[in-house]
Amino acid sequence: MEESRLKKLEKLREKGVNPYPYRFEISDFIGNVRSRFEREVPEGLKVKVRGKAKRVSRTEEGFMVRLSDEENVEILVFTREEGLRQGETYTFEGVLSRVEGKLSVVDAKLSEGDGESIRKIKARFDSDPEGEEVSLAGRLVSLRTMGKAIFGHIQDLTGRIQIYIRKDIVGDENFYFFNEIFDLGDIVGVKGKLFRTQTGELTVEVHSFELLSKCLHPLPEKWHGLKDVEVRYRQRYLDLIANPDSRRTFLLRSRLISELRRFLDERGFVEVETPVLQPIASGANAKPFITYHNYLEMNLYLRIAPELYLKRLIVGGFPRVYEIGKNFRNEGVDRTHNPEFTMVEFYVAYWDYRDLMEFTEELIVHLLKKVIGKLKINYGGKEIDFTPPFRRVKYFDLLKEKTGKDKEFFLRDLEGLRNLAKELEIPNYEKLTHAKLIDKVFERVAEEDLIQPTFVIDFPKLLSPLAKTHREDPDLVERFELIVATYEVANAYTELNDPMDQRERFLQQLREREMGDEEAMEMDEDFVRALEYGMPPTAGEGIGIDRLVMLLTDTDTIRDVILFPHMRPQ
RNA sequence: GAGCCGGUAGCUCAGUCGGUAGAGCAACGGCCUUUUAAGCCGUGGGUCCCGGGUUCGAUCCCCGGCCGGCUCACCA
Repeated sequence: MEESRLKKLEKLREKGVNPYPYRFEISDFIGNVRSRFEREVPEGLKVKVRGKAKRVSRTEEGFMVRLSDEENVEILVFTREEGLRQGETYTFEGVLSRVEGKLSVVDAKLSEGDGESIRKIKARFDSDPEGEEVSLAGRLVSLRTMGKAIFGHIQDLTGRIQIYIRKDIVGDENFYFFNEIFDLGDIVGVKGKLFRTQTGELTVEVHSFELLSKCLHPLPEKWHGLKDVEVRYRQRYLDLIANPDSRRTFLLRSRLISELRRFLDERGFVEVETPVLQPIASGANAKPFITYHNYLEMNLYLRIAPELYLKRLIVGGFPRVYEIGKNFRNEGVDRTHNPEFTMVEFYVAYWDYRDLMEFTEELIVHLLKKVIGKLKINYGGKEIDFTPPFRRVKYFDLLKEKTGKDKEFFLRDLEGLRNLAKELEIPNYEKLTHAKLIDKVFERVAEEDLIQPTFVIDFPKLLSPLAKTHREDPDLVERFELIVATYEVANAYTELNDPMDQRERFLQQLREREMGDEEAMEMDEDFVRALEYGMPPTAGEGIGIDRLVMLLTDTDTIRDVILFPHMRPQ
């Protein structure tokens, strides 16, 4: 903790001021207030402005110029033009846009001639608050004291707004108190009326203020934010305070999950909760976390998937169910894997996997429209187009295209397959089971260049112990995976509802396990019994939420979309 | 688990071919009533990740450890 801040805390207590008061009445969130006076700028609106560069500063990818015209109205200009000098007069052409709420010209290029009046441009999108009274609270994130006046910004999740404190308005004593006590990072409540400064920024002229919580540590640097990835993950609150991108990502994640719920709810799905602690970890191929129940004196497993429970509910007469929740897999951690991750699984009675493909397209289109408002996204420098229908390609067609070998080869010629794996330099190729070999070869040759949304359909039965045998080919199952940017985003199938077949598949999994596949599934007798009571024809799907959020936020690290990713203790 | 890279002020970073360290922001003191990466003058601030070794001397070189990142392995 910082000594000077602790001293301020002492001073407050001496004055009888509680640095941690109980409540403060806000009239609205900051972003809502701003949006009432700041209209959305249509995308791609070109403007031309001319004025004097009051300041030129370097940004991560170019320069930011504060441009002031003859009427002394300012606008921010973001440009890549080199060699700009303070005090010179320039004309810029660029796209009008809001940066941190402020009207700005982005992608600006030097130009000739007169521009439009900056005041008029601003008047089209920024309206006069007409002295509206507000009561706002937030974290103090900037502070500029100017003798008898103070400017600063307070910030909440929805945005930031400038505050203006004048000695002749709040009185000598209060003004002195503010100067003496407040630090960057404190939570502050202010009451006052809205106006616009000369440069046009919406600002609260403060009539009264209150300390709502003292911050005892200095905040990360205002310009560079918090970069240290370790601190960003360990102290996510600091990341959220300092980095607007991070706030945006997690807000988007929340909105995506809300919209997902809404989409499913509106279509008659019932949201349910099934056990996280399970006596048998099944429903996927993965190593589970093991825990111990003292009272029952038995091991329990953290679920690797909710699948078998959700299908029991289909048997129980719930025709459409879904669950959004964490799965846990006791495996490596890397850019695309976290030991706990979020999935939605949903099941629909009377549908097959073809119905689900269309449904998945609808669902994804819905989410994209609601969350980012468009169907084309940029991911890792590539444009990805989610306009349906998505490409559909059969598993073995894709393999044949890439390797020249057909289904018969992959399913019947184990030795040939092993040689192929060797040629592809697949690690441990000599130890892998037949099923694993197919899977690995597929991943190596096929998944790598699936960038645009693609349904890979009709998987080999060996790889899919819970999927229904394909109606046209007993070697296959009716299953698809949706691959986007090489990530497996969704996995779905027509559910296996024949109890005899299911039992046989579990037995096959046990044989795989004996052959050294630690991730092969366990037998779940009660699940088979449930099927014996009759499960209607059903289709089911799982979608990885984390990876979907990664795609929509153009991040390549799963830890950037999980609020508190797993870290070793310090 | 393996290889490579990193850990320096609260934050972002620089630096020392081995002689115990700097900048900007933040902090502290002063000036400034429309500033906005405010500005101007001045001041303080460090277990250079931890432990050991080599050395007259280690933040720097060597060894070990901790934490993190990337790649690979594992993991649909």
